[in-house]
Amino acid sequence: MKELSKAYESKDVEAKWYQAWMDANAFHSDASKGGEPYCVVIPPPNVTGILHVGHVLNNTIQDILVRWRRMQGRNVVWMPGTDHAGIATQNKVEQALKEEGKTRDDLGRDAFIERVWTWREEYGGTIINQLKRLGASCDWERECFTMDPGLSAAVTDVFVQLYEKDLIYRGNRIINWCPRCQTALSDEESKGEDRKGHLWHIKYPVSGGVEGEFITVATTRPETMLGDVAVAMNPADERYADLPGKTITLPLVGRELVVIQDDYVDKEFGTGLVKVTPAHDPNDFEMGQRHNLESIDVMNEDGTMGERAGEYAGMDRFACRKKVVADLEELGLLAEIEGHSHAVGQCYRCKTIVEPRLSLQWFVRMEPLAQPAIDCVKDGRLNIVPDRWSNTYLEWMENIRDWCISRQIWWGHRIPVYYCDACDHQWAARETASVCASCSSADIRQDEDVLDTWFSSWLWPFSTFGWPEETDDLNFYYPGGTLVTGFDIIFFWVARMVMAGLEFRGEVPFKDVYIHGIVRDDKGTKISKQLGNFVDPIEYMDEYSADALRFSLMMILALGHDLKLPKDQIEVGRNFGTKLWNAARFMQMQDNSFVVDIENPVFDPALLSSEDKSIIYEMNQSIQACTEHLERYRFNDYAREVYDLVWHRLCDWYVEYSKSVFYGDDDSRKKQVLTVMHVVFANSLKLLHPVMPFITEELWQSMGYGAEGDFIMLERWPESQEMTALAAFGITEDVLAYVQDKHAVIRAGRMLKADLNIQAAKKMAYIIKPENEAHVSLLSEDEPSLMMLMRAESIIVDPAFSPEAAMPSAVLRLGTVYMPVDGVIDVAEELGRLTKQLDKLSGELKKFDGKLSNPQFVEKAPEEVIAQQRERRDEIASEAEKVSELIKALS
RNA sequence: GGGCGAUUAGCUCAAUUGGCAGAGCGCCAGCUUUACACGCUGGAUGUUACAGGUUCAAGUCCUGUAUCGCCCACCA
Repeated sequence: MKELSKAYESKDVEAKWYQAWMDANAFHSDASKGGEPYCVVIPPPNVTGILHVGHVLNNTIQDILVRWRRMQGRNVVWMPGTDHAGIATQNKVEQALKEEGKTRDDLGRDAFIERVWTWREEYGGTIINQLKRLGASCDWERECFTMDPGLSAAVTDVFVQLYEKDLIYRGNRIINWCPRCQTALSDEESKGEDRKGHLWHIKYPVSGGVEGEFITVATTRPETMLGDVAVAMNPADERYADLPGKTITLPLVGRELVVIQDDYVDKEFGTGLVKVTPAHDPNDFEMGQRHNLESIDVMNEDGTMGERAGEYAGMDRFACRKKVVADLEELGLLAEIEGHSHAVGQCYRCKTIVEPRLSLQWFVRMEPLAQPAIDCVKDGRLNIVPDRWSNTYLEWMENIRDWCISRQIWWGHRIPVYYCDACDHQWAARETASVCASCSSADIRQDEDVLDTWFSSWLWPFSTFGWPEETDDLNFYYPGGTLVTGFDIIFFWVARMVMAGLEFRGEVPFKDVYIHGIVRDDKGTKISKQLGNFVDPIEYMDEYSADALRFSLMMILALGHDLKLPKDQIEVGRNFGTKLWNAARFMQMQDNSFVVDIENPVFDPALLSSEDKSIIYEMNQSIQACTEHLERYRFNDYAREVYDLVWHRLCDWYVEYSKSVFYGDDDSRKKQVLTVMHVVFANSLKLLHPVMPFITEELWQSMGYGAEGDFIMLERWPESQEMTALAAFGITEDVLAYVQDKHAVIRAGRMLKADLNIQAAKKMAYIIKPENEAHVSLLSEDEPSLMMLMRAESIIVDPAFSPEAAMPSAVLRLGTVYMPVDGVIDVAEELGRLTKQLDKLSGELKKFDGKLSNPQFVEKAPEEVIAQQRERRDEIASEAEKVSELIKALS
């Protein structure tokens, strides 16, 4: 046994054990060892990222699952890695360049990409090191990066496969365009945010009609009118029956607009007329397709107005909006300005307002991929926890839209499509092409765009194991066990991984998806750097320890809910660590050379006291409960269970009880109690290891529970035993009931002192009148521990004691414990207290009597409920009777 | 507009199948008890958001209302 210092120094200890685990290769997984696989793939953090509390939550959960399953003997792999995060990373590097006064164009494509790689070498390891600080037991030998050659090959392979199946196509569509990042975004990457805006009603002159005739259209984006090509009406709208055939003049531009009739137009909304701008609105684009209209793009890639905007060319889009409105007003063509609140798309990377814009992009046809992904949730092959997220998932799948996968940036997987300028051939290829696949001309060029970052992430569960090669790892570990993630990336990532898994592996990528909430600050606001409420978890780990942070988070992690993390919550974990530490020190102080074989402890039924039996039983119950809670992803219940076992059952009761043995002189009992305590403590450490890996390892080693060089992290998870097995040690329902009773007696004794304002330390005489005859001799035998725990001067166990006769020199608590207090008590005060107690009891009794005399209750309630209620009623009645007799005796 | 979640002690949250409403923090009183004051012992605190309903029995199930939060959506 290694003697423990007085205080626990978490920082050194945590670093020491992490290094020791790494040195021993303890996180490494090996498919060839067989067994039952359990695979978790990390949601790869952005390579640019730094650790925030959300990562801590996410990775603590994964680490708990992984460590627990590993202890259960599963062949566990936790696959780590980072994501190249196309737009985010490119933005970061461009930012750095900007400080040097350069742009990416100054460098050119190749040099820029080179620069990003250099940047990644320098800063890319930050978050990985932070995860290690947290204790994540990933198999770091396998660490992947989405731009690794292997993973890139998987991306290309998937692209080519889908291309050849015609599930990938290139087309002109309205997409979300970020003018700042200057790239297309997928629908998911444009986050709608309600903004207070305006609805401008604009008068368009009708030519060929009466002089001064106008129609009115409404728009939230007046600048797009510069690209109008038509006005649309509902064919059934009689108000405008004579409009078709007439031409309309577009103000400011002078272009003639045709009138089209389309069912899309809602007669009831606005004026019933819609301006049609096919190049800048998805619905208008659809109408444009149906009616063969030209699309006039009036904007540039950077959000300024383009040359087709005529005199407005070069203006910023929002400046142009103001100018257009002002110009219209001057012409008297502004009919009305209405306040209007509507969702405006924002770039999820930089919050810039995105511009719906006609653009030539690559898309994945999603519908064929979605159906199997719907089926697997409906038939239970994929289990989403908590289940309500299934609805969100299915809703999205069932209304799926094609995925825009091309990005106009440089950092990422370049689209493996080639164009031949000689023969116009277009093809996709796995290998970099140098000549045309059709005419062998060397006059070819590769598509300039790169793929959406998520196009590599959706392959993560199998690309990381070497796919498209059929590796042993892949065959053994796929499909994974649990995917742990926040709800914010269900669409981005989870849904798409399921689709890819089913499409390319024919199997779901994981069996369970555990969706956790997000961490908010103490005001309930989502934590983010932009909001300035970012707290650095590393600071928390430095101040309180990684274990404390992990444990505290789990204590408040209700299934699938958001959680708030105030600073004093973390103290709960820190305090718990200290409690553990001191419990260990207590044992060492009794005997610092005592070694127990934890797996095969010597329990002699003849030597075990009822307290010993009770704590063994409670440990056993906790083992079962913890296992069940983890199986059901009830992390807060799991954490609370160990907390209660260690703090309240082991420390508050058993350790306090043990002092009556240790301070005595029965050596065989001392040995037995110390054995029990070590066994309970060691098993508690095991139960706790998944959530508090460091301190449990330190204590496990210091206490000498394992053989030299053995880690608790590789120990076997404890298994609970049936009651019948426990009976071999004399652990029976009767014993457990007795200990409950005994503890009630002790509490009653303490309450007596507190109520009578007697100092807790003052030793008093007690009389115990057991209700249960069988407990008379047991209580007598337990006198030493009762004396200690009640701080008694003397204890008399007397089933025949008559409190009524002894009054007014004795008082009672809970009907069983009496204290002779000759001349000490204030009779009036005691009477008042007893009367109050009686009132409360009679009130309760009335409630129970009412219930029990209700014929419908007696008729319809299940028997065990009635019996239970009746028992409870009788308890209250007998207590009330005793109290009332005492009142009589006192008065 | 559609959907989801929340509303329980001063605060943060539990409560399995409907069956005695709990914990931590905070608060109050006491304690240098030979593991721990990051501790020990005891205590106070509830119209379970509101209004109905179902039931012998509702925090829990149903209907509606309010407030807050989130997600989705092409009403210009």
